[in-house]
Amino acid sequence: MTESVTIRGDLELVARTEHLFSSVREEFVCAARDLHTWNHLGARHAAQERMRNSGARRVRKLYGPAAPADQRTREHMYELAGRGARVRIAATALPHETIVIDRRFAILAGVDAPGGREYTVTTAPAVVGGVYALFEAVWEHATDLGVFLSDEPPLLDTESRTVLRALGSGATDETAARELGMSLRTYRRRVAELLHTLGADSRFQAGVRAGELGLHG
Amino acid sequence: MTESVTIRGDLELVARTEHLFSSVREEFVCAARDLHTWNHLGARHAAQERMRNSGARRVRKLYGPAAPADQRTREHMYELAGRGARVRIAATALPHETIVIDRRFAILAGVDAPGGREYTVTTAPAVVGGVYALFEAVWEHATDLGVFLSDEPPLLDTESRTVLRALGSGATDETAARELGMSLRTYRRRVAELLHTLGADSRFQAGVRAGELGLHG
DNA sequence: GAGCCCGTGGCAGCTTGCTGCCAGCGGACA
DNA sequence: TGTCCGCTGGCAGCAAGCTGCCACGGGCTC
Repeated sequence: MTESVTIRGDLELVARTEHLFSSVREEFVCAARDLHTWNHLGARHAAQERMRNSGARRVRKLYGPAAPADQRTREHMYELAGRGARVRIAATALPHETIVIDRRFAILAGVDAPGGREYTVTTAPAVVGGVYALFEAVWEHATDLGVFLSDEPPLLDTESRTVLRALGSGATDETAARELGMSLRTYRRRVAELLHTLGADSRFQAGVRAGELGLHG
Repeated sequence: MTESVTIRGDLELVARTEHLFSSVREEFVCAARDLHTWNHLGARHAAQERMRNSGARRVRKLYGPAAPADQRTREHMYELAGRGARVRIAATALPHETIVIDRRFAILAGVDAPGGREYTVTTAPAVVGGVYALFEAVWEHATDLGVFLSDEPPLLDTESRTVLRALGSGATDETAARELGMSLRTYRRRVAELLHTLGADSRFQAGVRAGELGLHG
């Protein structure tokens, strides 16, 4: 019996995992970077359809900090939430799509590559369990969608809070900019604006102010 | 080429992963429940020995919330920290041991079982990357060992708090150093130490942490 | 006194952060 | 269509921050 399979390309993935999505019984958890992954070919919609038909009782979806900045992704999150899924935003980027179904198998996505993205599907209990436990730990500290979006809106818009999060994560500007999908220049521009709004003269000071205002994203 | 191998029992694990531990080049990250795992047969000591000899530059070890309660584990954590490893305590339990070496391969432990614990060793990039990203996210929100243990009492000495004040005032290093009557070099040294104690990766983050801890000087 | 330890501070080289300037792009408007 | 406007992102140059290295000096033991 093979415990682990590696798949290259989205087409192949859809073909090979179709039955997995419709087999969801109890729980479906998913960590996603953004919407773009496997949005190609309506794969996502097909998956959704199957999810809806299946008896998945608990659906949890975790996004990276960049996700709420994107309009389409935000809409998608609302839609999910409306269907009873629990949606949260993590402070740290999640560049690798990760799905765990019923704690029985896991689907992990690699990075984009010329020959098509690489996916690994596994049923190895140690891997599934380990990934699940880590997911749980991240989930625990992630912010609920509702809280994230409605929290302290007056002062800062969504994007600013996203930047704030990135800053709080301790990433360098370069990393943060990449994670948020903007150029280094723009990211720094955002940071500068933020410092100005907070009336801070240094990043450290901005950190303190942000903390005082309870703005952790 | 096999990307993934499942191993049953600690003896087998030690035999099969020996070469992996000694091959660490850049980074070694590990999420552990407690000390007891593979403590049997001195496996851990052997691994440590190899780690020490290898050129691992960055070692990070993440424990579950239960770990610091145990005397022996605590001692072990100190020892690790003393050797330059970064140790943090997560808020959520991590029942599955997880190791990622150089972002090249991952070792994941399953649950205890009569026939011996089951381990999976994999080099599949998607799995390694996904696990690493999750680890990173958990790490981000975990508490530094030093902070965790010394929490309330005089966390920072007078000088550190003075530095903190200077930082919070928004002054540049040069100004701050002059005001505090110390050289620029020393001031920066103090700042670096401070960041380390706070477990912060950037000044901004340190600001947030400082605020959280109510340390405004 | 000699030798040792430890904290300091200068220096140098590098990384990171900051910002003005300008080109490009897309939407709004006449 | 052309023009204007606002936002973006590349570039370049500078400022600030970071850290390894080493030399100096004070306090310590032997």
